[in-house]
Amino acid sequence: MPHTKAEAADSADGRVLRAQALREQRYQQILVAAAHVLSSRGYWDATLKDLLDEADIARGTFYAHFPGVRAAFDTLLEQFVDELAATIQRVDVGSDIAPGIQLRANIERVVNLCAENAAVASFFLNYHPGENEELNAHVERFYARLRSLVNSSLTSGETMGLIRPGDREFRITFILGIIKEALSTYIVADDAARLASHTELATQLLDFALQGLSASADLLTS
Amino acid sequence: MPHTKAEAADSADGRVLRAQALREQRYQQILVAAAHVLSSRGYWDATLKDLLDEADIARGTFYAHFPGVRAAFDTLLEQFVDELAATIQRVDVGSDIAPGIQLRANIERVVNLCAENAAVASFFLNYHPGENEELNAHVERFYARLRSLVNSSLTSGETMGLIRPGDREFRITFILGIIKEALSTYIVADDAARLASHTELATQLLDFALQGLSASADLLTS
Amino acid sequence: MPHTKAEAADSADGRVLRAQALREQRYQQILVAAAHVLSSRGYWDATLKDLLDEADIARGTFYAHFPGVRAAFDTLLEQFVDELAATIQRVDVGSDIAPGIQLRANIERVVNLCAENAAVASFFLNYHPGENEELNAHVERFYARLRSLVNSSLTSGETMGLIRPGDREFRITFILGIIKEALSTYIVADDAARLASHTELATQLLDFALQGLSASADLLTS
Amino acid sequence: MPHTKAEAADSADGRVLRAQALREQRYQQILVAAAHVLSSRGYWDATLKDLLDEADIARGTFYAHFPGVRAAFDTLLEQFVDELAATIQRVDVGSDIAPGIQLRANIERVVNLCAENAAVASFFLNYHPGENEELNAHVERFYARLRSLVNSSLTSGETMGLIRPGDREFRITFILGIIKEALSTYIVADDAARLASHTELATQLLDFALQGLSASADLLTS
DNA sequence: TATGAATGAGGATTCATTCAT
DNA sequence: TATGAATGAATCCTCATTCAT
Repeated sequence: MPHTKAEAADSADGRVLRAQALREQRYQQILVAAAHVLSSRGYWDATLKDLLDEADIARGTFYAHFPGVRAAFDTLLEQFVDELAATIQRVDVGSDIAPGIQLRANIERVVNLCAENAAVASFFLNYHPGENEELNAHVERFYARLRSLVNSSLTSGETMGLIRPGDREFRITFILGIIKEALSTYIVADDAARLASHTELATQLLDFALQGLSASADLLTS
Repeated sequence: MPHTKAEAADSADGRVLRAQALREQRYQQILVAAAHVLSSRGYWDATLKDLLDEADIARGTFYAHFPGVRAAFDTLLEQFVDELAATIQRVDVGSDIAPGIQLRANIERVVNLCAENAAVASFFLNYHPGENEELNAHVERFYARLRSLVNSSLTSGETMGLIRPGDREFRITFILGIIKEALSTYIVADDAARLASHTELATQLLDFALQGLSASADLLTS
Repeated sequence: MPHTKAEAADSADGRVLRAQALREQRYQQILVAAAHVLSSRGYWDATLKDLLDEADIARGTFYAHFPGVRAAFDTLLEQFVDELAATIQRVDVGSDIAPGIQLRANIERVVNLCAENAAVASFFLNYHPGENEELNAHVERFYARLRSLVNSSLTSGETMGLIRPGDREFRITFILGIIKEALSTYIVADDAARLASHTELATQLLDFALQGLSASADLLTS
Repeated sequence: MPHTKAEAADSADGRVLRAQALREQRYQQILVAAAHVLSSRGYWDATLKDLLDEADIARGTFYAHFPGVRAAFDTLLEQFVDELAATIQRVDVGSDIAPGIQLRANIERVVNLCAENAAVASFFLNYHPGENEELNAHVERFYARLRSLVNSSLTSGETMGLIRPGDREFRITFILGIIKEALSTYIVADDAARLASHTELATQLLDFALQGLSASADLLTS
C-alpha cells in the first residue's frame, strides 16, 4: 500500500512492467503452441481446441491475446516472411566471392530456413488462393518479393554477361518452380526423402538452372 | 402393361429411356457445377450449399447422384487423370520427328488440357497432403506417374547422347517444378492469359530446361 | 374399337373388371412385402425404400395404393386383430367339453396365430404409446378387446363355481401379463427358445394360472 | 496469480470450484429433462430438439455434457438398473419374518422405485429388441438379472416345501409377466393411479401367483 | 487477466412425399 | 396406372466466439 505519490508511481510502474512481461510471455507461449499445431494439423484443419490443448490455456485466455485462431497462425506466417527476407542477400558483383557461390549460399540459407520451419514453409509452397482476401494478398506479396529478388539476380547476371539473354518473366517463373518443387520434395515433405546435404541440393539446383540438360546441340532444331 | 419393375424395364415404352437420359443430363450438370465450385472455393472449403447454388438443384437431388460433395470432385479428378494419361505420349526415338519436337508437342498437349480443365488442374498443382489418406494416395499416384514419364524421357535422351549425364532424381524434381509453376502461373491462375500462345510457353520451357541460363562458363568455379 | 353401345359397355366392363383385379393383385403384393419388411426391419425403423426394394415396385406405384408407409403396416395390424378376434371363442359352459379344455384350445389357437405372424404380434406385445394417436387408439382397442374376453371367461368360471372370488381387474391384468410374456419369450423372440410344443406351453400356462405356485398353506399368514 | 491451466486448477481461488458446481448443476438439469423426454417421446423417437426445448438450453451446451441424446438416456437407464439392484433383497429363509412377507416387501420396494422412475421403468417394460446391439445386450442383461432373482426365490421356496414342484423356466416367465404387466398397468401408465395402494397391488399379485384362480378342482381333468 | 460454460450459425445427410411424363 | 427424378423439412453434429464471474 503506497504512502506517497512517488512510491505509488514506483510501485505502479513495477506492477505495470511485471504485467507487460507476463503478457509477452503468454503471447510467446501461444505462438510456440501454434507452431506445433500448424505443423501437426495444418493451417485449415487446426481447431481452436487443438491450440488450447497444446498451449494448456483456457479459451478466454487465448482471445485476450489474439482476435481469432487464424490470427495466431498469420503471425507465424509473417515472422517467417520477415526471416526469409532477412536471409536472402543480393549478389554483390564487386565481391571477391564468385557470383555463383554467393547465389548458392543464398539458396542454402533459404533451404535451411525452410527446413527449420517446415510447417510454415509447406503452407506457402502449397498455398491455393481462397476466400480470405487478406491471406491471399499476404501470400501474393510473399511471392512478389521472391520474384523481385530473383529478378535482380538475373539483371546483374545479364549485366555481367554471365547469363545469356532471354525472356525475364518466363525465367523467373521457371526458377521459382524449381526452388518450390525442390523444397516441397526434399525439405518439407512428410517423408522428406533424405538428402545427402543441403549443399548438395543447392549445387544440383544451380547446375541445372545454369547449364540445363542438353549435352550440346539444340534439340529443337533437328 | 407392365406390372413389376423388371417387366417395366424390359418394355421399351420410352419412360425408362427418358428417365435414364434425364438422369445422365443431371449428372453432367452437377459435374459442370462441381468444376466451377472446385475452382472458386477449393476442394476442402467447398460446401454442399455452394454446389447446390451453382447447380441450382435441391439437396436431395444431389444425393440421388453422388454420395457427397467430395465424391463429385473425385469424379472430376479421375476424369482429368485419365485424360492426362491419354494425352502424354512417350518420345519415339525411331521417329522422323526430332525428339525435342515430340517433347514440345507433349508439353503443348498437357498445357492445352490444363487450360481446358483449369479448376481440376489447379487442384493437383497446389495439392497439399492432408488428413484424407485416400486422397493423398490418389494424388501421389498421379505424380508418381508423371515422374515415371519424365524419367523415361530422360533415359532415352541420355541413351541418344542428347542429354548430359546427371542425377536422375534431382532432375525429375526440377523439371516437374518448372512445369507445375509454369502451368500455375500462365494457364491456371485467375489472372492468366498474359501469354502469347501455348506454343510460346512450351518453347521457352524447353529452351530453359535444355540450355539453362548460363552464357557459357561455369559460374560455380570462379 | 366398339361399334354399338352394348358392345362398348361390355368391353368397358371387362376392362374395368380386369383393372380392378390387377389393382387388387398389386395391393396384395405390397402387403406381402410389407409383412417381410415389418419382420426384418421393424415398424419404426423400416423405410419406404426397404418396402420398395422388397416389393420391386417404384415409389409412385406405392403411393397409388397406400397413402403412406405406415398405412401399409397398419393394414397388417388390423388384419391381425381381426384374425385374432375370429380365433378366440367364448367358453361354452353347456358344452360336453370341459371348460378348461376349451380354454386351453383357445390359448393354443392364439399361440399358433402369433407364431405365424411373429412380426405383427411382436409389435403389439412391445408397443409403447407414442405420438401417433390413431395408432395408440388402435392398440388400446386391441387390448381392451382381449381384456373383455378374459373377463367374460372369468365371469362364467365364477358363475360355475370353478373360480374362487377375487378382484376382477387385477386378475385380468395378471393373466394378460402371463400370456404376453409367454408369447414374447417362447413364440415371438428372435432366438425363440425352442418349445416342446404349443400345447405344452398352453398346459403349463393354465396350470400356473389356475393352481398357482403354493404347495398348500398361505405363505402370507406365517 | 496462476499462469497456466494446471496452476489455476491448483489454486483454490473459487473460480474452478464454482465452474464445477455449475457444471454438475447443468448435468442434473439435463438428466431431469431427459427423463421427461424419454417418457413423452420414447427412447428412439426423441430428438435432440425435444431435449433442448425441455431443458431450455442450446445445442452446444448439451454436447458439452453428453456425446448424444442416447447417451443421456443411457445414463438414466444405468442409474435405474443400479437402484433396482440395490432395492431387491434375497429372501432370508432363516429370518423371523415369513418368506411371503419378505417377498411382498421386495415387490413393494420395486413398485415404489418404478413409480418414482416411471419414464425409465416404462422403457424397460416395453423394450423391443432393435438394431442397436449394445442396447439390446444392456436390456437383456437387466432381465437375466431379474430372472435369476426370481429363480433363487423359487429355489428356496421349493426347498422349504412351500412351493409345489413344477417347471422352473415356465414359472419364471409367468411371474415376470405378471410383474411387468402389473407395473405397466397400475404404476407406469399415463392414466395410472387407479390403485388403492402399492401394498394392495403387492398383496393381490402374491395371492394370484401363489394360490391361482381355481376354486379347488383341477379344471383340466373334466 | 484468466476461466470455461453457453451460444448458435453452419454444414452434412436422410427420407417421406409430390408430380410431370 | 406406373414410373422415378426432384424436393426440402427435419435431424445430427462441430466449433469459433462471447461473456459473466
